Amino acid sequence: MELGKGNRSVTSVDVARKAGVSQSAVSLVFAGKAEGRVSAQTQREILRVAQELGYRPNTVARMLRLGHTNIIALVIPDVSNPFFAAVLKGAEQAARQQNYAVVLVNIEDDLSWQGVVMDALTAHSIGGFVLCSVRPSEDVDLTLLRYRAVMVDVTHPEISSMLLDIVGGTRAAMRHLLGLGHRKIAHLATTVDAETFHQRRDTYKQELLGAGLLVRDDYTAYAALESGAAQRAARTLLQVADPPTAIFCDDDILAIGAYKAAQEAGLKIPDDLSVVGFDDGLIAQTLTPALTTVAVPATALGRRATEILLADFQIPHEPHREVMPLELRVRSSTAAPRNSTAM
Amino acid sequence: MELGKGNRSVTSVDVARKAGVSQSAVSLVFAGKAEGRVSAQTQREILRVAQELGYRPNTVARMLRLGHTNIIALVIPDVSNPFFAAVLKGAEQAARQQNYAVVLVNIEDDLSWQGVVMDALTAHSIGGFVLCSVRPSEDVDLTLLRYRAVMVDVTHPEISSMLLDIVGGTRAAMRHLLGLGHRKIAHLATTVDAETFHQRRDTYKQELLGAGLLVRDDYTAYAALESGAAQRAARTLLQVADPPTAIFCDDDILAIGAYKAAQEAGLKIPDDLSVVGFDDGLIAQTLTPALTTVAVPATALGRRATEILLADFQIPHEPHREVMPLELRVRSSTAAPRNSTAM
DNA sequence: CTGAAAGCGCTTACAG
DNA sequence: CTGAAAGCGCTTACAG
Repeated sequence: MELGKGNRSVTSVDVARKAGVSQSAVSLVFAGKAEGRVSAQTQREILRVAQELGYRPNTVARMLRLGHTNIIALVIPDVSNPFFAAVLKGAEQAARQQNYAVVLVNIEDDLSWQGVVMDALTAHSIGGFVLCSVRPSEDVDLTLLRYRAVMVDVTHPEISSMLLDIVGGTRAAMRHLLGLGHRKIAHLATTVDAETFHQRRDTYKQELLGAGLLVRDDYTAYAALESGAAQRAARTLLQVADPPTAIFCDDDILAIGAYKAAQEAGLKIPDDLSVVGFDDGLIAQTLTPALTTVAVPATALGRRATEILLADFQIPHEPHREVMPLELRVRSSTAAPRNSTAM
Repeated sequence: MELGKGNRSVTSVDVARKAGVSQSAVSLVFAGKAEGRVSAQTQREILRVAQELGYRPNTVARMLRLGHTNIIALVIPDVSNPFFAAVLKGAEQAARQQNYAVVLVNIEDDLSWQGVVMDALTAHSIGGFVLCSVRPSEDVDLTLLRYRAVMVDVTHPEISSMLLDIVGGTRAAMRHLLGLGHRKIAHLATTVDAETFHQRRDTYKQELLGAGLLVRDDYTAYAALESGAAQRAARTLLQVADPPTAIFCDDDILAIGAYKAAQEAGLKIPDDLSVVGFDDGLIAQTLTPALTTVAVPATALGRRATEILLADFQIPHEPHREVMPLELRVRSSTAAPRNSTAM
């Protein structure tokens, strides 16, 4: 069919023939390595003919010859989670700036992402990986990923990582509540088993103890990262005999549940109950009153992780580690407790 | 350095040599075209050796030989918009099922996305495109994209498209409000200039006229897709002399603004004011009371668009058009108007 | 059933 | 400054 012919693309050979030069000259010009190798005159002529013919170097041929691709993969648990979407956005920005493309690998519940990653690596289709919040099984050897991967929010002895200062963020949140005078602070935690949440939990306890308070079992409730479950969990917190005056939530999504449970119980936020979240995505400003929360700069995180990855390509060295600070954004969901008498 | 050597990957030649067969035999086996060409015995041996050596076909070499890649690009205005993130998720699901990867092309304000797309196409790095809510400039010739692209939410004479039944969705929303007895229905519209929003606007007007009502200028306010702007716009709607009893919002994000403006004005939703949104993402269930909204199945949309694209690759034909129906999800933000007297 | 060979479109030593 | 040539690792006619 004529489509096939019409589509047949113009190659460096076509340009060379028409310009009356060698194919190497064309290649040199487009690789930007022509200086001192091809006369200015010839370069101009090559460019002119290329333009006329609509020539564009075939990137696939280039990749084969060079032995590496300009594609990195972002491996994430779920794009439809706004946090990961924001990370992806940052990754794409950084990648594009250096002429790399980002492919998405959405892992969802598939815990054997290592297989997918290794396949992509050994099939030479992917130059590097940003592994976001996915933890490798202990028994998988990831040394092949040295200089080819950056882990986000997870550490690994052999691989560079971009971490969040979860401890600092949690501490800021807890000290804000303690500073307001709260002494009965509950923890609405998630059931998700990840380092980042363990750190929140540990810091929550530490800060309570540091303030001379006890860690009460009935001041902790667990829920999946989903507002319905969070609401049910928050309800149990508000129903204990001596209810908390503040709730620290592992994630803004859980804060939604806290708001709904408070409303059910006839409690006003922040007068009767203070709520602090974690994330600061769209949710935090959607909630009324606006949520006080620990902001996680997801886009910056994705951007920086990608920059580290691309830098690791250049000069292999020791795994790079960087920690991104987190800030507490104080809004309208926190205030001093109404009756500090119950202390 | 030893890394370079250690990394040198095993090729079909290595497998062939070790198995004592020709390179073509190895290639045939891995291309799944060995039946009747290579004896079962030899096939087993090849597979065994390949396994032992850790051989994986080099996809880049394969792409060069075959003349096409297994990569499609999703071109979207902004991944951090949850709607587009959901589309991306669906696209990735469909693509992966057929062994394609999806790269993200985040266009943001860059209106000249056609350049990026054409570059990627002519550079042979991308096999096809899902163009989501991006409208081509009139003067750009996209015939090269025939059979290589599917447009989502936009039509084009030469290119397949996956559309949403915006008219049906808007109609359902308006009839719901009219059915509840509302006669003073405002439109909180977005300033975003896209087909999809024009359709909402036109249908809004049509439904009012169809119900024997007038389209009032002061019942329309425009805002960017951002809750702060929406709040200011909604405020003006609630401050007109004879205020509306219901607001139809172009998007759930605008509904956030409507909720905030209602709260400011001391109006209870749905008793004093009914609000309908459009999208049904996370926001709709975050808002209190839960938002009645037109659900847009974004993930299904991305999945289906990608399926159409991959099918178009197989058998070039007339542009394919498909329309996805939209459903109204009735929740708690709509009720009969309190005083139907003001009619 | 099996193998030798051409060729996809580049990049890059190498020889002039 | 310029060109002929090898080779990246595949796929696929083609000859045996």
